[in-house]
Amino acid sequence: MLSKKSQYAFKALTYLTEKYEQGPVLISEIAKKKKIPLKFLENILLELKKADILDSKKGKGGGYFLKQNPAKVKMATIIRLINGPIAMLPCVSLYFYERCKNCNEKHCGLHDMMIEVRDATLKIVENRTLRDLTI
Amino acid sequence: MLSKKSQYAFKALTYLTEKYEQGPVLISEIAKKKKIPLKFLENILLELKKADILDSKKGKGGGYFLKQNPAKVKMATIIRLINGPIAMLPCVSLYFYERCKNCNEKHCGLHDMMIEVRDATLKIVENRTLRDLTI
DNA sequence: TTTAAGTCTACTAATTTGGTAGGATAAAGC
DNA sequence: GCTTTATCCTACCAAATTAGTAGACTTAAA
Repeated sequence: MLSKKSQYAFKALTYLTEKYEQGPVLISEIAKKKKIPLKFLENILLELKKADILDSKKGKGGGYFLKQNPAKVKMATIIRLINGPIAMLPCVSLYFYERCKNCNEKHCGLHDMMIEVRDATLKIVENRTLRDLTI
Repeated sequence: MLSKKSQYAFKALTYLTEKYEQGPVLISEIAKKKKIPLKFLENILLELKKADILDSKKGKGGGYFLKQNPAKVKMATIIRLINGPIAMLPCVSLYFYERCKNCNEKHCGLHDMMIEVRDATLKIVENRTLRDLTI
């Protein structure tokens, strides 16, 4: 399951996608419109900024805005950033790989199945973008 | 990600699938062979028994064994039982559905996408069984 | 009746998640 | 250059979940 943080992130990003190229948007505006705890949202947006998804402007007239065209930002990128691995097992994760501990088998059926699941999921989330959230 | 508990469950079930129709298997044997903490495994097996996946026999010569043919036990069933929802959002879950809180939108792009992901995953885990783990 | 097993309830420790506090920093506008 | 408005940053806290343990109880076989 996606964490609440991830759900908040997607709500905020959806809002910012709708306002793309309309200048900075206040955190407080996003928090209010999307019903997200303000200080929690601060953290989330900052994290998205550090990952180059968002950019911001301080002081009067400031706020957050998308750094890139929302049609270029893959869903997979956001999920990995805020939620973590997409795969169901560390040993089949592309970005968070960890080798199987204690798995002395030469061949593992679960592994194979989870690769299938991973690829089926990636086929979707690697080919959808923030823009798709607003259509 | 699947919890460690789920991974232990699958390891144990794989072992019991290999020993299907060969009589009861000791918890301690499974724990040792699959390197699972004994007392933790006890809880897991008991849970699987209560869900009618396993059956057991007490006393000397006792142990656990599959109640049904492993080719009849869907992966999806085990995942839901031990790990929880397969969907990425409560509002798109078939077995753990909860309606979207604070989602005042008439239409939600994230929702649609997560239904796609869910269905892609289900297509796999509803059509694979414990037997597939040993092939 | 002893021994070998699973059953059950309850607890504890560690980790993750969700959220908050409050000061530091930077930019705009007078 | 002060004041205001906003983000930035570090640290903290509470609740929930996950992982694992303890120990007494029950049942069945020999």
